[in-house]
Amino acid sequence: MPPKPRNYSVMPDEQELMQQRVAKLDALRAQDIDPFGGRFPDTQSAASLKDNFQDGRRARAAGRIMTRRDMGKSAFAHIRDASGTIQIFIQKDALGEAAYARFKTLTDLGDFIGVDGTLFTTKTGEKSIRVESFALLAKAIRPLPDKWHGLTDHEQRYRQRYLDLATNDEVRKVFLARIRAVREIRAFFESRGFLEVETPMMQPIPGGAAATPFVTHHNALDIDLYLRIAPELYLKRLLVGGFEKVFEINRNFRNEGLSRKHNPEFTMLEAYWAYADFELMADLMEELISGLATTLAYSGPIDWSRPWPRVRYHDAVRKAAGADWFDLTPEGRRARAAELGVEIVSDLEDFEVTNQIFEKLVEARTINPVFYTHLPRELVPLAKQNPADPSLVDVFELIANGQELAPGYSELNDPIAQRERLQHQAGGEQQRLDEDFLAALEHGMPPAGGIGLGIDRLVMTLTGAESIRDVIFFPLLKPGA
RNA sequence: GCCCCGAUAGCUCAAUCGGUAGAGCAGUUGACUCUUAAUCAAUUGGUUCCAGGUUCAAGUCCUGGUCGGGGUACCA
Repeated sequence: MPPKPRNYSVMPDEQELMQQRVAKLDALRAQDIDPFGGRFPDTQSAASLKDNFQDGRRARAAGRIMTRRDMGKSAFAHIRDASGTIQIFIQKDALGEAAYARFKTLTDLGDFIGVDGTLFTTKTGEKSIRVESFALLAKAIRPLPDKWHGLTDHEQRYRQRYLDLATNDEVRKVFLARIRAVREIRAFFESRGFLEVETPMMQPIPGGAAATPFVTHHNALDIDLYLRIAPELYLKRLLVGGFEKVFEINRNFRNEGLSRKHNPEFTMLEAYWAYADFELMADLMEELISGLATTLAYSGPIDWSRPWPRVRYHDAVRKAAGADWFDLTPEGRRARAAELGVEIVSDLEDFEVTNQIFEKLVEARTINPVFYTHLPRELVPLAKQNPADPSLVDVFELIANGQELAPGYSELNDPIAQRERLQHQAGGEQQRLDEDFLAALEHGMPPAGGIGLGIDRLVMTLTGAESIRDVIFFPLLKPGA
């Protein structure tokens, strides 16, 4: 449900709960206390106070009041900071009449406070802070969601992620896992001599993938620009320029439908390694991702242990659709696909029929990681053809959890072949060729291996998230009414 | 885009065959100096997503819409 109108000053009786809290602001100010606080430095985190607990030690902490249990002349509460929660114990005798009354009547669940006191252990054994003084750091004039159930409504969780994060611990853990994964990926590539680079997000010609781009306009130059659908063609220009190992972790934008697996902006890792090839890149991916599974303490149905099988695309398709699949006529393949329950729309080309088999019967059923290699060249116009069989390209698709995690190529560096392949792909679609990219290749690009890794889907797979919206802080939603 | 499903108090959820919209938490008031989903007593809080329609009567049935979820399509 969309949030209620925010203009509570115009509708004073609309939000009784807010009015009550706003009244407390006035009461605090009447006591010369700023309800929105100021600096409160040199605090210790809740986790470190508990980890380095010592009875009677000084403690200074700040956080949001999450629960409270008020009694006559004392109260317990839990405050939460980024590290976790710690219990505080408030007593009238320790604080004095005025401060105790202030805590009891003018603070609410959701308020940020800072406390000073000493550590002690309660009768039930909980490490806590006996508060001697407290400061109000920020009053919350809206209530937090249910303290026990948190926020469950999907729409509100995505629209007001701050509430989701503030009340749902597992959600915070998923995002911390994401942050850690990205940090580990950076460290992985940097430790191997790769340089992190940034290339244009706004491109005059969107290339490197076949997806509908978002269009924007630059006023001073009076030209349309496209939000990038991939960084590939710019990263390859850097290989031409003499960089040998580069990577970029950044956003791509594709103007497509939304789904459990698609957000219009998503985070992509691409890496290029001069003088390597797709098989070396596959080794690299195995090492990177199995390492991440360990680092993030993956516990789920996927077995990430190495080595990961490398299976030729044609072999996988034969296994799924019959050993004679490639001996059939195109019509025979369509008939076989129908028998296998794979729906084929009429305007598909023959290689696309085969690829439907691959996607529905191979990819969707691959749970543990597998590299499917040597795809038909029509599927991958930016990869090098296989020397022994030019109808194939030297590439892999890394599949796990029933979906594509990462493609890897031996990059096509023959400028004449590249031009032909792009022209053929452009076909009737009047897709513009990126002539500057082709000119760059014509100046010479070293042979290279490249990979792309969708960070969002990787994090989904490693954390068990069922929707891409659960690993993106602010996924795209239609603006509310 | 298409198909199916959903929306009730700040939050989490009920509401029988179409018959007075209710509970827990939060809030408010009171009691309580070791509680931890604190407890006890009392209590406030509703445009049942929106607009129509059927009916003596609609949260409930019908039509249209909004937003969301799932599926599907687009996504080399």
